[in-house]
Amino acid sequence: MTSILIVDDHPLVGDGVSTMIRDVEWLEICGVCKTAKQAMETIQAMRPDLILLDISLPDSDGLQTCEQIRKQDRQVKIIALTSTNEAGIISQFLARGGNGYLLKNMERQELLDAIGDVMNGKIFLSKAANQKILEQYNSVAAAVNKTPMLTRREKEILQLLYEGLTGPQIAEKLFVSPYTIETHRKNLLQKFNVSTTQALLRISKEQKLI
Amino acid sequence: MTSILIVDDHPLVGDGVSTMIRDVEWLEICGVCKTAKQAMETIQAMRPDLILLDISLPDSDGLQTCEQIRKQDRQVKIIALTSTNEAGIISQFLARGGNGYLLKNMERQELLDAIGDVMNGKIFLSKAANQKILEQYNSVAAAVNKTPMLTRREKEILQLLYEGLTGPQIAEKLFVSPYTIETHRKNLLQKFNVSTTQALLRISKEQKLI
DNA sequence: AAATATCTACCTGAAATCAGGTATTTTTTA
DNA sequence: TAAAAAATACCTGATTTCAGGTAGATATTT
Repeated sequence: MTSILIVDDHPLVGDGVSTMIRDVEWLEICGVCKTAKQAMETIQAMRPDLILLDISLPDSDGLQTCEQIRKQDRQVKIIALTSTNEAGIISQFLARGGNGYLLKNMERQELLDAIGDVMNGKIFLSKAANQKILEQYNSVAAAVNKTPMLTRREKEILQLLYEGLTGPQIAEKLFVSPYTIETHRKNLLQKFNVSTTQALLRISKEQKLI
Repeated sequence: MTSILIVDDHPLVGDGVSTMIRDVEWLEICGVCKTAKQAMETIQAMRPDLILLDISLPDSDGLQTCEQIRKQDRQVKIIALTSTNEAGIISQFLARGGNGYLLKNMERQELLDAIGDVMNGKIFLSKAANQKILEQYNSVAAAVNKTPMLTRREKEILQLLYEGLTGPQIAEKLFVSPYTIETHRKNLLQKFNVSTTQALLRISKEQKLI
C-alpha cells in the first residue's frame, strides 16, 4: 500500500487526484495540506510514501519546500505538480531530491505511470519537462564552435586540475617538470581567454569538457 | 525528403535500417560509411540531413567523431547507435552536439519516432539512456545530508569564488578587507575538509550548492 | 541577559599561481 | 620530406593562496 500526501492550496487538485486513484487499491490519500508549514508537520506525523507537491504554494517556494522535505525524510518520494510548465526549475528540483514532475492537466494514466515509476526508484517527468532537461545538455553544443581546441595533454592536465591537484602534484604524477605543467596551464588560460585556473575550470565544466 | 547517412562498420546495421525505412517515402539512405575518416569526407560531399552514428568505430571513438561532425556541419542531426547501453557517455555525447541515442535492438517504430523527433529539433533518447540522465541530476541529493552548513556570507563568497574572482577582488566588491575574505575562505576550506579552493568549488558544484 | 554564531580584521611565512618571455625535441600533418 | 603542431623545459618577478594563529564587533538565539 502506498500512502500519498497532497500539498496544494487548491481544493480542486485534491479532489481530482482522489477521483483518479479512487479504484486503485494499492494507493490511498493519507492527507491534504494547504501550506508548506502544515505539510512539514503532517509529513513527520504521517510518514507518507509519496508527496504530490504544488510548487507554487502561498507560504514558500517549491524548491525550498522540496529541499526541506528531503532533509527531513530521505525515503519519501516527491512529485512536483504545476499548472504552468515552469521548465526552468526542473533541474534544480531534481537536484534537491525531487523524483517527478507533472502538469496538473495530466491524464489519469500519466499520474498512475508517474507514481509507479517513482515508487520503483525511477524519475518521472512530463514530456515537455523531460525535453527541457535534455536540451540543457544539448544547448552548450551551440557554443561548441567557440570552445577552443585542446590537445590530448591539455585535456589530461585540465582533468587533473579539476580533480584538485596542484601544478607540482600533476608534474610528479606525469613525470615531467613543474615548468611543463605551468606552460600547459598558461596555454589553457590563453585558449580560454581567462586569467585564473578557477575560471578555466568553471568554463570547461560548463561546456562539459570535463 | 530526409537523407540519412549510416556510419557503422557492421553491414547488418545498414541492412536493418534500410529495411525499417524502406516504405517510408520521406526517408532515404544516401550512403553508408565504415570509418570515421570516410564519414567525414562523405558528409562534406553529400550533406546528409541526419547521421546514424555507431559510437564504437574502429578508427575513432564516438564522442570525438560527434564533435568533429558538429564542427563541420552545424545543421546535421546526429543519432548515436550502440549495441550495449553505455549510458555513462550520453551526457557527453549530447554536450558535443548529439541529438539522439538509440540501441541497435530498437523496434522499427522507435527508430521512426527518433528520426521524427530529432528532425523536429527535439532530443530523442532510448528509455534507459533518458533515465540515466535524470538520475545524474537526482543522485547528488543523497549527499545533501553531509553537506556542511554555510552562513549567508560564506555562500556569497563561495559564489564569487566560483565566478572566478580572486580574494582581493571579492574584498573590493564587498567593501571589506582582503583579510576578511581569506578568513571566510579558510572557514569554507575547513567546513568542506579540503585544502584548495579548486576542490572546494568542485565539491560545492557537485552538490549543487552553486 | 548571557551564550552562541557570525562577520570582521590582522599577522607571518611557505607554497602555488600568473604573466611575460625563450627554446629544444618529438610527433603529426600536409 | 618539409612544415606545422604539440610537448617539453627553463627563467624572473609579481600576485595570490594556504596554514597557522589571535581577536574585537555585531547580530541572534535561548
